[in-house]
Amino acid sequence: MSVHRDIRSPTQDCGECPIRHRAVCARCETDELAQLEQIKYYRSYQAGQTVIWSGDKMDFVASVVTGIATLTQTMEDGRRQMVGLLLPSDFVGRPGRSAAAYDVTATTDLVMCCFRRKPFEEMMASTPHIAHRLLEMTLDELDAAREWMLLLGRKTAREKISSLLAIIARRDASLKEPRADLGAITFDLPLTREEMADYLGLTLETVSRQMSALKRDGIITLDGKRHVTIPSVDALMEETGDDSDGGFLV
Amino acid sequence: MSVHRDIRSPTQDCGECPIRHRAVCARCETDELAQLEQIKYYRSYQAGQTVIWSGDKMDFVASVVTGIATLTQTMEDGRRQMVGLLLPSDFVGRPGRSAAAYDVTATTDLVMCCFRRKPFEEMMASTPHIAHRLLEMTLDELDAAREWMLLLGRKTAREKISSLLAIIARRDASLKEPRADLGAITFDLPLTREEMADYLGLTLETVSRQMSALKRDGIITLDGKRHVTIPSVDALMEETGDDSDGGFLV
DNA sequence: GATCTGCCTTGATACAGATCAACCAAGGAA
DNA sequence: TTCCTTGGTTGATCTGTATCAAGGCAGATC
Repeated sequence: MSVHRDIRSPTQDCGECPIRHRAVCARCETDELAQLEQIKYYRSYQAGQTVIWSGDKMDFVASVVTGIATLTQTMEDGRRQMVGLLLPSDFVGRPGRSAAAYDVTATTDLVMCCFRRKPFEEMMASTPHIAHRLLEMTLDELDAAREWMLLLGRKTAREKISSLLAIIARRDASLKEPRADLGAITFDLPLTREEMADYLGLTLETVSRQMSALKRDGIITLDGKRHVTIPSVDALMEETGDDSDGGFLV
Repeated sequence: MSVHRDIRSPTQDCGECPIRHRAVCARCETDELAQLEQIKYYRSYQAGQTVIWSGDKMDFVASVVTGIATLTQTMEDGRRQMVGLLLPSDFVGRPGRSAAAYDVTATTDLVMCCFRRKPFEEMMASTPHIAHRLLEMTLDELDAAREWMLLLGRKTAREKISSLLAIIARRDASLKEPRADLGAITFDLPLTREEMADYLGLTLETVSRQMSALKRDGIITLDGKRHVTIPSVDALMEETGDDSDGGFLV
């Protein structure tokens, strides 16, 4: 139990768990919640499978254990906007609300754990550090959403693509050992061109064109369609339009 | 104290306080927090005055008592995107974080109350219903941010303007007595054309043109530049691109 | 091996909204 | 009164991205 105590400490690794992500080790947290006997069941989804349909009851709380899910809003005429990425340790659900406004879909193979609703609410009251952590996570997501609003409202297509690549690269890099040498970074895109387009408020053609342009300009290298190498992180960051001093590894 | 107990009940009026907004009466909440001796001081700002500069320390928690503040992100070359509206009872601040990524500016004359940081955190732990309410508010803001992401990414200029007018009208209507007859609604725009543009990811010229177009088409009536009348809420909702069955008064 | 299907690329063209620029109206100061 | 400022409107033109359309490639299926 002791390794789980410091659940809020940033990028902490318990030393036993292979998953390490963002502010907390997801498995540790899940384990702790399981020990508190709050987890009702685990459930697996295949890539592409729908977790929640828009309009479904949302009377539950669940958390991503492994894999990636996306959160999408759709307009009547079919225009779609992705509004969130759910990564390991992220929560979905809104007990007390009757309906969801968006679809949740598995992008990769996905494992989620579902909580017992009533005990969860009691736990919220009785276990302050969990309640506090939920608030912190929600505030983080709000900050991320606000950064996306800037991207969606004011950035050019090239800046949007660069920003997305930078974000994925950063997340990917944070999973590996932090290295002094950030010369080159390589990763696989977890999204199709269409999903990227939905994320960025573009069409898939524009995404494809801008990826080609970045390749032509030497900002990225493509091996196949999904495998991306960034020879110079600095050069990529130049393209994002963001303040340059932001620092790549947070 | 008893009137403040049910602090989470939706759109509850304490019967003594002239301000009624969203899920809770802001003054009541502020009063309760004051009784808990958590409020450090109140402070007034004039319209246009900056509350927090981007990059300032954010080591505090504050809440809007009266007036409206905006939350804005700015890029190096001056492109600006509004990412939030702070209304009475909304909170800002993120104790534990060193710097803010955005400007907070008073749009109208503004009164805020600042909390004692340390006791606030203790209160978070010791007063579950306040912690829970903070989480609910943050989740509401996240939902609102996600709706804006759809607007910014996928809506046309006309749909953006209509959506903004609908949102302001809805908020304004919720401040008055709920009425069966929603035939016509009248209100004053709290934003300049430029602020509207920053909110919607447009230029002020496009905002002006689309306002003129909506006027020409009889969707709205303008008296001066700011005073708006909506003869038919249904007709306006048709223009927003949103699902029509959403219901105007939530 | 042939065909199919999902995902991606590239080209030609259209158009919504940005940009540049002139002007207007109201309010305040001199 | 006149000048000046602030916020808003409208017109002409430009341009970035959408749209429409035609392939291409790799893995799956027969």
